[in-house]
Amino acid sequence: MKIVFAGTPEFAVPPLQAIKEAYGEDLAAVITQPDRPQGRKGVLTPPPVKEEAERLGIPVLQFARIRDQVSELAGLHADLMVTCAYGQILTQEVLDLFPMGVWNIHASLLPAYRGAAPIARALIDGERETGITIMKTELGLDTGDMLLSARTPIYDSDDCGTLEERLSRMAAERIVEALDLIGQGKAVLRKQGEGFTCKKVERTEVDFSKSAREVSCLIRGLSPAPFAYARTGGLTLNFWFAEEVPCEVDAPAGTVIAASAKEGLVVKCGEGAVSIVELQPAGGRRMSARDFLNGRKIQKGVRFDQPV
RNA sequence: CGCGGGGUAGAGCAGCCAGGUAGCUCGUCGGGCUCAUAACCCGGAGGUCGCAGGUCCGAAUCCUGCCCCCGCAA
Repeated sequence: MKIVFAGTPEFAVPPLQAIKEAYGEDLAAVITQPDRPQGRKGVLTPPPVKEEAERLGIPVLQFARIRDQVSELAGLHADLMVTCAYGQILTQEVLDLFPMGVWNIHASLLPAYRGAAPIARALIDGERETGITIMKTELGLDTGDMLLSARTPIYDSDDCGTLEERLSRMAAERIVEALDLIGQGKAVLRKQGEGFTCKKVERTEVDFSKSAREVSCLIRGLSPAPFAYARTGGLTLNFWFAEEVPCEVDAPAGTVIAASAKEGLVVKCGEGAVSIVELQPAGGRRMSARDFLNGRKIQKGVRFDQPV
């Protein structure tokens, strides 16, 4: 069974490794997005999947538009393709190239959270559980029939980074299982029910008039990028992690109601309050609230701006 | 030449504009108080102020060059 893997970000690396380990030389090629300029200096940077594929000695193909490369793909004579956060939409022509099908790993319990940022969205929405689904790729966005899935609780200690890592490891285990089933002709598919699609996430200014739960979920869902942030005076803070805390103080939402080593950095919300655990001031490094408070950049009583 | 912040004790910061014996909070070490403590009190250690030049009687502070870190935007 000759396999092609298409993926791009860090999330796709463990699945790639797992397939390589289980199928060895059968993994014939890796397709990934072109190198892109990254960071302040615009340095051309290869995607994580490319780096790992090269390390594993697998040929790498980078297409600006995969749909324009049908003949080259046909030349691979592969039986099956696995996609995992590849980043480009496939066409029917591409799908038809693989006799044993194209299979996608999606980081949600389909049919919920189809689309762009399922992990961050589940977190932001305050979901208590999520997972990964392996499904047959068809033209609709993440609508194909499902082969198998795996679920995990979302903990209050999770942020998008930790959750993504966990889901990625689950995906790595399950994709091998899925490929075995497919190879043995034992794949049994289930149709998806009514679901919904989520949009990609953006950097968001925290609206502290929402509940503490909503605020902490937003912060965790957008960490470690693109971040929820807040401003006061000339200060802009990116929040890495926050947790809900009990609150008996009455103050306008957005007010810093505690700023000490003992109590931490606590901000009043519309309902309840959140304790900022880790943050990063603009221009500075990521640090604990305790370190931040030692520098006395903020005092009890100041109030964060309201988003417009 | 996209915009901007910054490199001062183990950590987070002030001091720099108006040069003159380096300060704050935390941590750390020692002692005390306490039934006890992450609480409190007393005391100590710890810094060639990113690097290299320059100006000056004297530079963390002014000038020049270089290195590194970071936020936004792409």
